[in-house]
Amino acid sequence: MTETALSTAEASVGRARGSYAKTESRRREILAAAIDVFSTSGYRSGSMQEIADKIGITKAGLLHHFRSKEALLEAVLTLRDAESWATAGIVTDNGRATLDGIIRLVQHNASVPGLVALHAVLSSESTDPTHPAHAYFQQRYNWLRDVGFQAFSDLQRQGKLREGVAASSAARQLIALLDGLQVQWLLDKTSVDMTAEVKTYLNALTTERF
Amino acid sequence: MTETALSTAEASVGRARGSYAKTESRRREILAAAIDVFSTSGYRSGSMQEIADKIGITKAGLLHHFRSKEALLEAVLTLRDAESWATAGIVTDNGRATLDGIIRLVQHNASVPGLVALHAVLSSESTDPTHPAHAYFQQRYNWLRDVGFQAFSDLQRQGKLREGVAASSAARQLIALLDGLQVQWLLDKTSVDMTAEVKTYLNALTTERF
DNA sequence: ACGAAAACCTACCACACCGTTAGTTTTCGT
DNA sequence: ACGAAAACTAACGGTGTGGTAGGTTTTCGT
Repeated sequence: MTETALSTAEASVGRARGSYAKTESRRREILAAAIDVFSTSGYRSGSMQEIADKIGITKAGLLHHFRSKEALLEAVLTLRDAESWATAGIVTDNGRATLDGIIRLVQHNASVPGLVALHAVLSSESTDPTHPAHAYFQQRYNWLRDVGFQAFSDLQRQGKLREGVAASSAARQLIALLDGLQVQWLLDKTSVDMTAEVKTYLNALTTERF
Repeated sequence: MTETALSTAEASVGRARGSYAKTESRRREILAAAIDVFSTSGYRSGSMQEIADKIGITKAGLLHHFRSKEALLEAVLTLRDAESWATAGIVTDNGRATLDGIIRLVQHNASVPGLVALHAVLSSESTDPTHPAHAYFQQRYNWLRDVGFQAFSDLQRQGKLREGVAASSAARQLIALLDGLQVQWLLDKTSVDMTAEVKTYLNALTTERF
């Protein structure tokens, strides 16, 4: 039996057990190519072949690093999440800081249309319950609404929310606004200044100045 | 493979010259199935075979009614447009009426998740410049922004827009809000009341009561 | 009731898809 | 410098794709 009978939790997300020096950089290369392809063609229409071609390896070579297309998608989503939270710097106990972080994220997004397209395409594609990322995006939006709610609640506690504005509603609307602006922006970069629009919105329903 | 722009529809959307009694109903049947498939799988991943199966005919039989997948997409988009404007009842010379029409449309949309999904999936999919519906959606959003702008401008002329609110900005934001709410709603129908959210937004930046 | 056109169907084409198998080359700890 | 594992490649299997070719059935004006 070639089994090592080692059922440790090491199986987490396709990470190989032992690897060489260039392994990490290759994986990053693959992820970058995958983001490129998934963001223009979506997950379902994007092909492993195209991703492999983009970095000059074989489809089989690609599948050596990621066991399946689905595993690759998972890695892409995880990576993007980590990067987003890093540039946003979410702080749950300070509403103003959280909203500033979101503005910073929007501003940053304007320089990486590929990542924006990735989110726009995947989030709507995952609307289908059979999509591999369906549960992921459900969770994500739940979490996002909660973060927004806490941020606006914090402002409300300080009397900085205008009258008649509910924190939960503001959270849902802000997230919707972000997503919707992205589509218009992706279709025509000159049609919308995402950052300006978000600031205008926040200025309209708080007494703060963003 | 090579995805070109939608043809400029010379022969009024693939309509056959002579036809029998059941032809029209068959075409409607096909369009309904196509909407069903495109809205859950998108245009690129949705297949002619699945559409044909759904109404119990052959792929070749389907292609007899619509010369290509692209022609079918064009017909679907045209149909959906017509229906939307019908239920919204856009009137360009009355801002309040236009916004009421939009609210009516949002309310109606909540009863046809398939059509909502169709728009959400296709609009973000068409973000890719090589997508057959790319130009269509670019035009559509331009037109939409203009309709919104005129509506808010009309209100502004009557002093019904709150101070500091620009008509053009309000238009962009309202459209973004509509699109964004749809994604959240499609992922979890209980997470968002689209109509209520739109009304809240409109109440916040006008002195009208929606 | 005839016949032309519409409405289908079966069979096929050339290609693309994801993933596997079995082998070869490269890395690198020992 | 040996050898085991990682990092690949070439080839292929099985399925699905949009679209075509050519035949058969159904419709329906005349």
